[in-house]
Amino acid sequence: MPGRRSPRARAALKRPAMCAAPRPASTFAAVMLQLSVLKEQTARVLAGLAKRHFKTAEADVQAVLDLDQRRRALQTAHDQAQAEANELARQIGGLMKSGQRAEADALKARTAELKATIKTHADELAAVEQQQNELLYKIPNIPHESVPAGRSAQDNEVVREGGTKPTLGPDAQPHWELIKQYDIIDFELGNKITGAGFPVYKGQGARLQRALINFFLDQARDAGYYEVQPPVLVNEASGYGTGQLPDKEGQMYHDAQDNLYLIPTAEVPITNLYRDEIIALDKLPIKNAGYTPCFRREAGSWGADVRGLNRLHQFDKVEIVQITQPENSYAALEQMQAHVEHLLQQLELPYRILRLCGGDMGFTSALTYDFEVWSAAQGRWLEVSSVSNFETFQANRLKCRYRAEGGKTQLLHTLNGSALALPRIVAALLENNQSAEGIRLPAVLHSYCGFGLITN
RNA sequence: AGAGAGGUGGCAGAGUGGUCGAAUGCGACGGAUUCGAAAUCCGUUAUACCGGCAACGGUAUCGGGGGUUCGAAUCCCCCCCUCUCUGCCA
Repeated sequence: MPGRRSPRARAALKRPAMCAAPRPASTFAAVMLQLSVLKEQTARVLAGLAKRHFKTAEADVQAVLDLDQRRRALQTAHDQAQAEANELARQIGGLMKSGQRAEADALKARTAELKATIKTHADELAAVEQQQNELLYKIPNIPHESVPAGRSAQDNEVVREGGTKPTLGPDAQPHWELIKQYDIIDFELGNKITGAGFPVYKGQGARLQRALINFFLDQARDAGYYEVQPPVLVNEASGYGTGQLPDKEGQMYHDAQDNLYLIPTAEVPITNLYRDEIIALDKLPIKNAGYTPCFRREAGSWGADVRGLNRLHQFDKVEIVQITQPENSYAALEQMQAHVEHLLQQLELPYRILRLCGGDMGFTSALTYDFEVWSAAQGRWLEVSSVSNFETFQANRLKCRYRAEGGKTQLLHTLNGSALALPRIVAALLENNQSAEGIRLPAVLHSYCGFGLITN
């Protein structure tokens, strides 16, 4: 669920602190490829941005194109001056060797001039590139043609519904009551040792967590995903790589002392595994899965709807990531969608799959499927997974490439999805399966848990 | 955390101011040889940007940033990382 919907939150584009780990110069290179799309498919880009209701699209795109022209002119001038300076240096070297001091000094006058020109050009170039980058960082990914043209969550397209909603008795409880009744998840304790949004899982609750993680990881492995266990703290470069920085700086917990960020999703470390790599064709597609805790500050998003497990600062999630050649990425997306759907079916949860509309999609995504499960006692759908194809949007920043036929390097497509995020799954399992005897767990979990019924 | 050593192309490893994008070896790729293979021999083998239809040319990159110099992989400063020893520790 990276780059989730936050059309407003991204407004303020912050420069990173220049001290510790300045944004690598390589991002400039990455930006060029994005430019090629802007230049060659301007109409498609504008149409896509319109679908997203990106208001300043025309002006921004035009500004980028204008800056690009200036940039290229400057680059050419700069390179030429540099070439001349290099040539002079060679000549001076030759003269010095043969003892022709006076002649050498005469040439030095010209090099001084060139140096000034080069400096001017370099400064201007850096300024233009920065302006260009700031604009490009503001421009979201271009939606896939199948993305519906809506404005808000109401306009998302329901792709499919599955499972059957249970009929609960009159004394049915929401999960925040059930967890107290069975004493399996304790918010008060978490509150004491950390704060709100950091619950403590206890007894059967803790075992259920571990069971779900194992179940999800095993399912991923069976589907051909290679398991990795990445760090949960990442550096600044990784934050830029997957697009959490600079837009969502405030959403991540930040350790200022070491300038590291607690991951909001395993997408960040896992996808960054392939940053700055040229991946051999026979290694593709890359399919990785990993379990990590995830940390989100969720600043400003607390309200009546976020009771209990609906929104936490720390939660567990198994993430699946694929990196594919461009022509295969939408097939991979469908495959991932099917994988997540199969998980929900095995958990016997009523679910629906949404194709997010242009206005509701995350910044970095080209096409996103959201998965929601029915939380019977709350009477609402809860998002438990978000499966997205980012096309080259992340690969561009990551410099994640492969060598195409003919030897040219090309950007790969990156995809990821939750498979699955635990808390809301747990909420639905508790609410939907409550009974007088206790909470009946789906059969597939029994062996993982070591029990099939949560009781007092 | 303290002391020392070091970061060079896919890997190993030279290079301490002047055609060095970088010797050499390995690996990989193409070719020759072979019935085929091994061995051997010849050649190719980084990335990005700019210009060009292309061939090709130019520029930059030797951990990152800044400085000295006509000229820096080589000298100076700052930062990051790795290794060894000592300390601490799950």
